[in-house]
Amino acid sequence: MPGPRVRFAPSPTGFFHIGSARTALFNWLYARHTGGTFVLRIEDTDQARNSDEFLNVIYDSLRWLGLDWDEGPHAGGDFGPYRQSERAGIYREYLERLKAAGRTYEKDGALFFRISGEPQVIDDAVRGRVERLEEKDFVIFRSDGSPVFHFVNVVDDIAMRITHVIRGEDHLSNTSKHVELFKAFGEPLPTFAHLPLILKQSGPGKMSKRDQGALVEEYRRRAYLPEALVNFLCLLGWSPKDDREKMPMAEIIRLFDLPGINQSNARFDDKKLAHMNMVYLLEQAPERFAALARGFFTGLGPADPAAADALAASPDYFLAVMALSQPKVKAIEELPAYTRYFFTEDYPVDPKARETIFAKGDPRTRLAELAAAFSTADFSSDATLEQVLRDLAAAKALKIADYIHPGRLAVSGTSVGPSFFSIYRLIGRDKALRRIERFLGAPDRL
RNA sequence: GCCCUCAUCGUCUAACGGUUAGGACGGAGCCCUCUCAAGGCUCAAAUAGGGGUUCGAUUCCCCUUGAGGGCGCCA
Repeated sequence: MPGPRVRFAPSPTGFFHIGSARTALFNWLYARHTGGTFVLRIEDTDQARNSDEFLNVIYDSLRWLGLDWDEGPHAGGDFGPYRQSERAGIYREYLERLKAAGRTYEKDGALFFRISGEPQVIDDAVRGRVERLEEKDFVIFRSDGSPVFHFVNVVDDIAMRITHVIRGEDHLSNTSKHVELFKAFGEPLPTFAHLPLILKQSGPGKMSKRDQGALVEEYRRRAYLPEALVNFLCLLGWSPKDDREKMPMAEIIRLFDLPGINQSNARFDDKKLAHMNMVYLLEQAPERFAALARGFFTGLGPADPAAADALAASPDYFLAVMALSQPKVKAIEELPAYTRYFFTEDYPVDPKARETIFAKGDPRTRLAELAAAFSTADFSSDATLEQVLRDLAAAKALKIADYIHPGRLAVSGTSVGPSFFSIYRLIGRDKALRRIERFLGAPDRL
């Protein structure tokens, strides 16, 4: 495949970090924009800190985000193997080239690279000309014989014909080491593009894996939409240069380019992410919304009667409840609490809501009237229920709101929720009347 | 400490050297309305400071300050 070759080179030493995801994303975007090749390479030279579990987290997270790789583990390619732990022979070959050039020496059992002493200059695609003098020789093979990051990173970029190195700014200062190595090998420099860092939400420093919201896994667990997370991540360090924020991926791919990347670090903002996610959630087909929600109910475990009943409910009923809630909630994770009363009689009554209702006058007479009117009403549609209530309110010279507010409290225990009529329709006549009766019998206890 | 990078509302960002410095999140208020969301309207909110260059600087240059990163036999 012609065109640029970029790579994402994670180290499986922890969970998948949001900053890593953004680096992977920008590499992927550049490959897709240019018709180039996106290579996944696993940098697992530090045996002590690696595990297959972490490896699978990387694969799963990339797939979940939709960042498919053209070459790498599972995908194959002409420049494998793609795990550095399997490339020892290649590193030995390249080491010989350095030895032959007289650029190495041994000290304390480790192999050192002899620097040139000259300042190294790169023409960074986002930062422009950057010059830095590497001042000390550095280790390229440990005393146990294993190669070090700087060495394998450069060797693999050469061997895999990487044309553009797109990575975080935390590598900018290391680049002088890398340029030294490229030159020592007699190889041309790739184009470097150093991305601004993602800073932690509050407090000093860049986002680290211990920070709240730093792991991609967390958003998957919380049933965020991957396309929302990806869209949000695109906007951390890049923009279309106009007012658009929510954009289809195809459009982002079309517009994305290296010169459009910002130079300054970006602070992570979970509120804005949550908003982006909500905007995406709102436009999902009810079936997909319900499917996401269903997984979240499962996650609650069987100990919760509401969750158990939700799972036991007919698919149609569950879908209907979720469809009603979709325009109302900001996140999937709110759903179990938000819809609890649809699935169990064991739901809490908000004391503040009850207080507000009673402060406006004892609602018991109205509730009794509502129950009487609804005892013969047609529960098959919102409209028929609404007509019955309007007739009742007109007959009593009251507003429908005078019935709706206590009526909602009686069957749901809360003052917030979907349309009153939809709630009654879905709960059904029998349960609704029973709940009103129960409320009338013990309004203080409930 | 040395080196590298960066600097527009609280946050993410837009603005050929000439704009009432725009949008979004968040905040406040109003409207809509059966509540809550969503939506609509409105408000508060920024060019870090100081020097230059220029008729004119958010924009170009320098200094200061601030922020971030790197200086591992981690990646």
